[in-house]
Amino acid sequence: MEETKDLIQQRREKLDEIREFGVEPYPHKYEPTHSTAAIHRDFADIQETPDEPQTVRVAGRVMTKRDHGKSSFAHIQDGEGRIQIYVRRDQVGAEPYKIYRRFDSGDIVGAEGTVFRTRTGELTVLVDAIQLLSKSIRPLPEKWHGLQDIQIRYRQRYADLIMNPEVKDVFLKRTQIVQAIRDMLNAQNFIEVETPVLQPIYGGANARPFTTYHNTLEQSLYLRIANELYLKRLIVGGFERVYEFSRDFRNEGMDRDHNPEFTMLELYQAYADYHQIMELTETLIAETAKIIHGTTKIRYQEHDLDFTPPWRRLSMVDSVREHSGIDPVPLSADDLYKEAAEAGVDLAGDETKGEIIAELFDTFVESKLIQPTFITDHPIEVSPFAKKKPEDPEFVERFEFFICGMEVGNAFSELNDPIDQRQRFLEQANNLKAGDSEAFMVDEDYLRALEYGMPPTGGLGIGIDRLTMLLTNQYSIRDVILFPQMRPEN
RNA sequence: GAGCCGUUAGCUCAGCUGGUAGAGCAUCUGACUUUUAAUCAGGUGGUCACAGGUUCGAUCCCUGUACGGCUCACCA
Repeated sequence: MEETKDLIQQRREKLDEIREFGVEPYPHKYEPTHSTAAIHRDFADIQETPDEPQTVRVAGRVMTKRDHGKSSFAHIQDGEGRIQIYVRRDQVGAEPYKIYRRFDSGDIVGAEGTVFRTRTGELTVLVDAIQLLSKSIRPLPEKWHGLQDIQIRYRQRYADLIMNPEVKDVFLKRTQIVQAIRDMLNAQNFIEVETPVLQPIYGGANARPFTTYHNTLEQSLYLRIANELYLKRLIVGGFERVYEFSRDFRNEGMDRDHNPEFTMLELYQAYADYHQIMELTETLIAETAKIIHGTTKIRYQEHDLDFTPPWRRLSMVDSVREHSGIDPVPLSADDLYKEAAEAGVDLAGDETKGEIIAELFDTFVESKLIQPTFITDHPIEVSPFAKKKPEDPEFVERFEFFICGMEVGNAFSELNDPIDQRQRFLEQANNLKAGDSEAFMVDEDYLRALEYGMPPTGGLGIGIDRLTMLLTNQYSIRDVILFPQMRPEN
């Protein structure tokens, strides 16, 4: 950057001076014997200066440096924490000390020495030899306030991670969350699979896709908006329990809980219905909360959440009745339209009864669902891959679950009747033709798979980013995605 | 896409009805061999996001643009 030229220039000059001492500022390797955490662990009990000092080698980034003439203290930071080092001229030698004086905060160094405790009780490495492992020529943000500017934190996540340990912790927890879920599913004989990101026909959700083009095939391809239809093909093929952590892409707006690319766990279990999937869902998430927090009761922003199963189950119609005062069941589509419009729901006028119910839910219910809640039995019109309820074909065996007003997951008893599925596809295709940019096309190959026969199957999708937000108390999805989507800087 | 707010030194931030800028940290010089926001003394560092306008004069008022944040819309 132009503005930092002076400081960068100064550091480049130091780089040249270090080279003039015959030292390579970017060597190829170093072999630490201890991480900073290992030193704190292994030497926790030592007093002042031990009788039989043990030599350690530790490597990391210089974060602070306090020069005192002929000696100097510094803290170095590695992947696990920090350790103080104490560099004395009479210990390392006059010339190495001169070189060390050219080190800056931000430099990566390797230090060899013995561990002792300072007068003030801090565990410290008394350095016998210190080596530059990588010269930093761009200054770090200020040591006390760290890096605050949210724009720089997202654009330069590397700087954010160096300066803000709590950010690193969020992303470590994200990995732990994914690993916890993976372990639990594997333990239940689920098989992790990989399915296409580039799809000739997108489907499995209602969303606008990103479109790309394959030159050799001379064909448009879409980045997946979901992997649902591929995983169900695998159920047809005889994999009876499959899952995938799927990076999905939706060409839509961005806000605190939407990023154009996001991670969804989808899983499918043959012979299960949505009731079993509900139990699996609440167990998976409660157990994950326990692994991360040791409890199923956690705080998110201003809410105390309780993930302890069983979660509340409420049909969509009941939830609408409860929160809007409108009971859709006895009403005709026309009457429901009038009531909904009167209540302030924004409607175009051509909605079906089921679509109006879904609108009522969005308007009156969704934001009020704070504690984990299963909303079940959606209208068929908004659920093209779910099985009808045997006792009421206007509704389907489906649930979504909501936490803090956010939809976190979606599941159904999967539609496996190929004739019915074809009909639902045709309705979507008509919607697409009628201008609904989020409807999708008929997937003939998927229908062919269903025609071979798919066992009764329960399926589930969980928004991993949103789940991570909840379990790490982050307000924005950008705070749980390492590199959130941003406009170009210039 | 709309509304509101923000953008000042490398970083964190001040800046009064409009008189062309400050602090702390970082950095540089000097002193200092148990400091830890090291300390002490002295320096360097700015197209006040960008482009126009009003004004004798603009970081400040107005308009536009860029980027960001929040809210809403969109997104089952």
